[in-house]
Amino acid sequence: MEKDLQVSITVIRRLPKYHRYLTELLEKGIRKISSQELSNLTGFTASQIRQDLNNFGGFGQQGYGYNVEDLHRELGKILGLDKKYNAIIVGAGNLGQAIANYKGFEDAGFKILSLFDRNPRMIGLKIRDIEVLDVETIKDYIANHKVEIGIITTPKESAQIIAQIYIESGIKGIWNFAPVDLVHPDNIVVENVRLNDSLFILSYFLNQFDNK
Amino acid sequence: MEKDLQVSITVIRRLPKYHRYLTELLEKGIRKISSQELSNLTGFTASQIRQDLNNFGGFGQQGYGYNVEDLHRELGKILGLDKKYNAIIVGAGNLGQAIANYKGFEDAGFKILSLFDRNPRMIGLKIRDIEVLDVETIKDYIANHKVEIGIITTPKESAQIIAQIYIESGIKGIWNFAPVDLVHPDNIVVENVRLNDSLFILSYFLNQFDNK
DNA sequence: TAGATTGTTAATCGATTAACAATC
DNA sequence: TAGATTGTTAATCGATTAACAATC
Repeated sequence: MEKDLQVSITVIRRLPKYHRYLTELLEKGIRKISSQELSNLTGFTASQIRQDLNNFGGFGQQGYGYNVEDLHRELGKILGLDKKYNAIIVGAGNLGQAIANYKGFEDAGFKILSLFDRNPRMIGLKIRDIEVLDVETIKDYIANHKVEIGIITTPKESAQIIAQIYIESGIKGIWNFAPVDLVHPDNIVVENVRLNDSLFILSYFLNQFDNK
Repeated sequence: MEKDLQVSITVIRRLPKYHRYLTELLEKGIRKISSQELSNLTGFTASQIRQDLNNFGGFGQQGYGYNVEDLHRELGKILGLDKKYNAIIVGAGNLGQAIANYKGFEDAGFKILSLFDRNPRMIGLKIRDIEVLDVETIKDYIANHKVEIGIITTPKESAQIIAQIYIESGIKGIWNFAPVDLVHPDNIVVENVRLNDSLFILSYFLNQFDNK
């Protein structure tokens, strides 16, 4: 019986930043923080922060502020960071390897079980202790392992094909690095990382400065 | 004498998607497109598309639509893709290598001149034809080459230090992959790629589905 | 010309900010 | 208690959508 009236995506996209700063505060041993102090750190207004947090319940205490540890934990729960998710990667190039190697994801509860590639020279290699398997075996693999997240780091030409395999295999979410919009049913979550777009935005602003 | 009343960042962030679909249309040899057809492709409303484009001028023709080639070129100009920018990367790990290897950036006018790392075992290696140099030599390097963009693919602990070096060396823009908010003067453009945040958002929605 | 579709104004919707009563 | 700061309502601002006159 969640009251959840669908929190807006604008708010959701701010949560990881709150969580990141709370992690830092926690590491520094800071116990409490006010919306104003969090505003100074994040650059969001204090009012906005209070509004955002109140979408999920009253985590603060009037006259005091927010308990860093509590708020950190609650945001972690909201973001599902208290859960463990297994992931696989298709595309064992540098980007796939970079993700497989990145320790930060494991710390947040995301485990990379294996990489897949179609290049025979890649198959059998190990990235950390993660093996590169033949992409042809991927359906079997998913059928025999608990895999919630499918990561796509292939060239754009293969991305939709891989997405299709993921979807048919019953994967729940796709983390897509290929510069294409994947066609997918509504019950599959797709989150895109648009490296091209990001670079183009940088270019836009560089160009703006040049013209001044 | 630009009329530019500062186009909102919300609009700017949609431009790369328009550009991407126009590239595809161009490759397919399609000559004209209406805002409605572009809406079908991008998922933005036709009205929004017309509003967005009219921030930069009237690129369409009443009763006809938009000429694909013209609109593609104009959006490219707005995004600065007609310019050539040189970039260097600090952090020659997998992520740095992935970026150095990615052909798509070069096609868009971004040239990676070299990689920098502090690990002696990396220094001297070549990624494609891009050499890995000692990070200690970076200031000299920038002083002797035309470098507009500094890319940061180091661990988060080193990111601000590298940013500082970039800023002091007169770099114009920073493309930052480290999960920290860089302190920087207003005349430096910083664009962040937040891999952690993106994964957390995916996790949020996975978690939402689980709770239904 | 008639039909189509833009460019643009006005209406609506949603997100941010301001304000302040509640309360710790 | 007095001071501080939240939670929440109301006001403002900005972005999206709707509508339609302009015009190709």
